[in-house]
This record gives sequence, C-alpha cells and structure tokens, in this order.
Amino acid sequence: MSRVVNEHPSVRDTTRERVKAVIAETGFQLNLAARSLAASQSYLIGTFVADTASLYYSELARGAARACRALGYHLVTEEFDQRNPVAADHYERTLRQTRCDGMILPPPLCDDLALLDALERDGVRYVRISPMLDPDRSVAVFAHDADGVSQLARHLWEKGHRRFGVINGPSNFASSATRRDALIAAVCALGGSASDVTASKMLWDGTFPATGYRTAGQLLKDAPDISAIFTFNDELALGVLGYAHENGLRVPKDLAVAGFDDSDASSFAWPSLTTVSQPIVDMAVRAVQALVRDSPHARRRIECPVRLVIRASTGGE
Amino acid sequence: MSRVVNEHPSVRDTTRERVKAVIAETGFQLNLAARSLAASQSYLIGTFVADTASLYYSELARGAARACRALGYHLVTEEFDQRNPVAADHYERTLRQTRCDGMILPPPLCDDLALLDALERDGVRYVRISPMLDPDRSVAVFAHDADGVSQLARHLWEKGHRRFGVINGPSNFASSATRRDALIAAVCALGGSASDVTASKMLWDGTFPATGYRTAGQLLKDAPDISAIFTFNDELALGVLGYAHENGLRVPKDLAVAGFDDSDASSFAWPSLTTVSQPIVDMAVRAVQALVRDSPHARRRIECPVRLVIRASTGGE
DNA sequence: TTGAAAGCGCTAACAA
DNA sequence: TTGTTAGCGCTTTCAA
Repeated sequence: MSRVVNEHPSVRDTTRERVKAVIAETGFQLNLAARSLAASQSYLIGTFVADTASLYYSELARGAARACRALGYHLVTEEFDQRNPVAADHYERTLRQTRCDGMILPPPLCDDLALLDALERDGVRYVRISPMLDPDRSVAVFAHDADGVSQLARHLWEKGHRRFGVINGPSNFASSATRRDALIAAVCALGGSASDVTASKMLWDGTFPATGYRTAGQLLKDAPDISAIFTFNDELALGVLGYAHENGLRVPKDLAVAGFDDSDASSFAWPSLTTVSQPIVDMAVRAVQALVRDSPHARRRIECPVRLVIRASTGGE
Repeated sequence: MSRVVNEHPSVRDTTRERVKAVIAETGFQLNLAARSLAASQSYLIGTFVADTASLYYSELARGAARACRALGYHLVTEEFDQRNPVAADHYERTLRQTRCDGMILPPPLCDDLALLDALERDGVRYVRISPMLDPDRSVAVFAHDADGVSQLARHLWEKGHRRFGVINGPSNFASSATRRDALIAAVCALGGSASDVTASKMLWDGTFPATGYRTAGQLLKDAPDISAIFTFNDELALGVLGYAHENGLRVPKDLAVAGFDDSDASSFAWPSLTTVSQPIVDMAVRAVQALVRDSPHARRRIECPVRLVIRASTGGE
C-alpha cells in the first residue's frame, strides 16, 4: 500500500508493520517510473559536467549525488560543450524528457539566460552555482571567495610581501573578477594600494598549467617587483610553480605562489600549494537541498565559507 | 502518434510529415517516465563514482554520459563508499528503484560478487571496467595496460636505464598486478631479468602524492641502483618527482619517472610527466555501447589501446 | 497502414 | 483509518 511506502501519517502502527512485513517478504521494490508518472514528479535532479577533465564539475556532481541519495532522489548527469555552451538547446532535446524536478547549473551555464528561460517555461526549478548575471533570479550558491582571498592577502602580507600579481580566470566566470577585486580590496585594507596589485588575464596555452607558466613569465616581465602570485585556480598555480623552478626563483623566498582550489584538487599538487579551498561538494549538497526543500519560488543566496590552506609555496609548514 | 516518435517503419511519409508538424507546433515532449512504465525500459544507465576527488571516476562518468546522450539514454550517477564498498546493499536500497537498463561497474565494484548477483537476479545488464575476478562473467572493458607498459619499458631501456623500480597501486585493483608484471615481462624481453625490477607496494600516507614521496624513499633505500621509477598512477609519480627534487636527484638524469594515467590527469601535472595514458572516456563509451547494443547475454572482452606520452621526466621533449 | 483500447505500477481523490 | 478507483502518458496488441 502506497501509504506505508510514502510514510503517510494516518496509518495505524499495526497495519504499517503488517504491510512492511509483506514488503520485506515479497522483495517489493517501488517502480520510480510508475511513481513519476502518477505523481508528476520524477525524483530526478539534473546537472551538467564539462566536456573536459575537470575536478570542479566532477566534485559538484559528486556532492549532488550524495545529497540526492540522502533525500531519495537520483542524479542525472549530462555533458555540455564548454566551447559552445548552448545548453538551452541541449536541454530541449534530451534532458527535458526526463522531467527533472530540479537542475543544478554550474558556471558558465548558470548565466545562460536562454536556458533559464526554457527551464522556467517548463516549470523546472533550478539552483545556480556562483552565477554572474542576475544573481537574484533564483536560489544561488556562492563560495565566500572574498573572505578567503582576504585571509590569503593577510597571510602573504604577514610574510612580508607587498607587491602582488594576479592571474585571472576565464572571463565568463563571475569569480574571476570577484577574486581579483577581493585581493585588491584586501591589500588596500592592509595598508597597501591598488597599484601594488598587478592583474593579468591569462594567456591561454592549451591547458591551465601551461597557461600559468606562460602568464607568469609575462607578469614578471611587466612587474618585476612582484614577490607573490595568486591565481584563479590551482592548475594555473602549478604552471607558475614550474616557471619559478625553471627560472631559478626559489619558492617561497623569491616568489610565493597561491591558488584557488576546486575542492580537493590541491591534494593532486606536489609540492603542495597554498590555496583557498572552496567547499564545492558542500555547495552542491546545499544546492540539492534547496531544490528539494525550498518553496518553488524561493530566491535566496547561500554563502559557503572557504578555507585557507597554507602550504610550503608561501612559506607555510 | 507513438509510431512516428519511435520511427516505426510502417508509416506513410505523408502521415509522418503531418504528425511531425503537429509535434513541432505543440512543442510536444516525450515523457520518459510514461514510456518507461509502458515499455518496461527506463532508458537509464547507472554508474558509480568514488566518494573522494578522483579524475578516474569522473572521466568514466563523463564518457558514459556522452555515450548515453548519443544513444538516447540518460546517465544516473551514484556515489559509493570507497572504504567499504558494499555496493550490493547500496544498489538494493536506491538504484534498484530506477530500474536502470544497464550498469557500468568500475573497479573495485566490478569485483563485488554480491552486487553482480543482485544485478543478475533483477535482470539488470552490466558491463565491468577492468575486472579482476571472473572476467568472463560479463562484457568487460580493459585497457591494454601491458602493451603500454611494454612501450614504456622500451623507451626507458633505450634511454639507457637497466634497473627499474615499481610502485604498485591498491591491491584490489586488477591493474596493480598487471602493470607490475607487464614491466617485468617487458624488461625480460628486452634482455634484462626479473631481478632488474624492484617492486614495492605503496606505503599509504594519506594522499597518492604523499604516498609516492614516501614509497620512493623506501624504494631507493632498498635498491639504490634504480634509475627509473614507474608508478601505478600519475599522482604517485608526482610524489616521486617531489622526492627527487628534494633529494637533489636530477630528473631524468639521475632518476627517470613515469606514471600511469587516468585519462587527462597528466595534464594537471607540472612539470609534465611521462605517462601511459588510458583512454578512460573511450572505455566508458564502449561500455555504454555494449550495454545498449549487445545481446543481453553477451560475454566479450573489449580491449582499448593505451598511448605512451613521453615527457621531460624520462628525457622526452 | 492506421485507429482504438488495454494496460504498465503507481498516486491521489473519494468513499466507506 | 482504510479500501477502492480513476487516471498519469506512453507502448503494444488487436482490429479495421
């Protein structure tokens, strides 16, 4: 009886037990498809991963899967084309037929307005991760980037650094600007000025590490007095580290290097890297919880704390 | 009309066009749940990812998602507990109700016999990735590890290396033994002997890089004449690289280092690493294709070629 | 080649 | 509190 499975309140204890016994005996298993059809709820949450190797998206999916399981949902994963994220079209043709109860939209899809329109038209709820555009349009989950960057600035400042370099991330990621601006603000708050920070957009070179390598060279040519470089992500920072090694710069004595972490990515790095660690798994969990529990028209910001992990590359440990 | 959507052969062209026009006009969208219920086919493929950050599992899921999309299926992802992979239980309680048409089982789940039993009992097809036990029980996808390792051995041999160290992977991964044995065989084939290869199981130290660092130290103490180290994966190799740097060993002059790659993981490494690159995305694609296209009782091996990527750490480039 | 109708296994609404 | 029943939107089968 459906009332037992769905934990309906008005069922006598004895009846519940009796039914549960039968369920256990017969090995009965709910059929999700039938339930979906009848209840017009799919118990499915959808998310996207990029079409290149990336811990960021996989950690996001992992957190989402974990939360789905805890809430009785299942996670459907689709790949999107990072070069050409016309996700709306993609959604129309495939994901739409699954009738997901909700979608998790990581950057840059969270800023694909056509996709948001399509979702709203279909009455599909969505939560965005670190959106850049129109952040109050839906529930949105943010990492408290500025906070972490400011902790990092303080750490570097205390180590004696006064001139900083920044390697920005992709321009379609809101956090590229956020993190750069946060560093400038933090340096100013510590007694420095905006001119102590030299920011450079990344000079793409195929992979993030290669890009970090190349951009570090340019940055140090433009502003030779820089003694610390902060990058948009850890992979860029690895390239900076490589540049330092190959050019006789001792780390962290001549050059301190810090990155920004997409969850446990920094544990892949060796030697270890100072990083602002973003709780991406947790962000995904929060996103799924909001999808399932919030009222359909909720519009709130969820801020997740980041964590400064100090390692050898800036004189820690 | 369902016959048009499902491309049934006996539909007159004019009718087909007429129906298609209506579909386009009304914005009709197939309801997967209804179809699943009626056809007792879910058009869902399930897979597992580990509960820690790992490119291996995420690349697998990505490949699976890609193939699913191409074949009109959707990918459902579940997280499993790497420490305690009682996946059978997990399956019973959650995934089972989705009535997946097929499952992709990466290691170590591919060797969870209770899970395989449960799947067979429910008539759920599955494809295993690199299984260790009972490889002919189902369709299984393998990377041609031995082939890659033998190419690597030849490369190292040609660079003049004669004494080799191996850092094994987890013992519940079939490939740990395969890769070690392949290196020994390859060295013998090149004119060396088994005693030229010193294999060590990894001395776990929290993360793979830290483990590589620690194990490299032990290995070089046990067999100081080693001039090349080959590790189970790239993350271990990064630790070996770190050990070399910190102990004044020049790479690749004093010590050559090579790893084994789970797809594009080596692009995360800097400086870049020689690696045997496993086409994990492709393996997942092949797995999904087998799930969808093979007869239900097929039992074949699918071998995927690996690729030797030679980089600075062994004297390449 | 097409139309019509009987389910698939649930939920939800209505009776009892 | 519990039994009963009408769909949910498809596929499949049977007629036409």
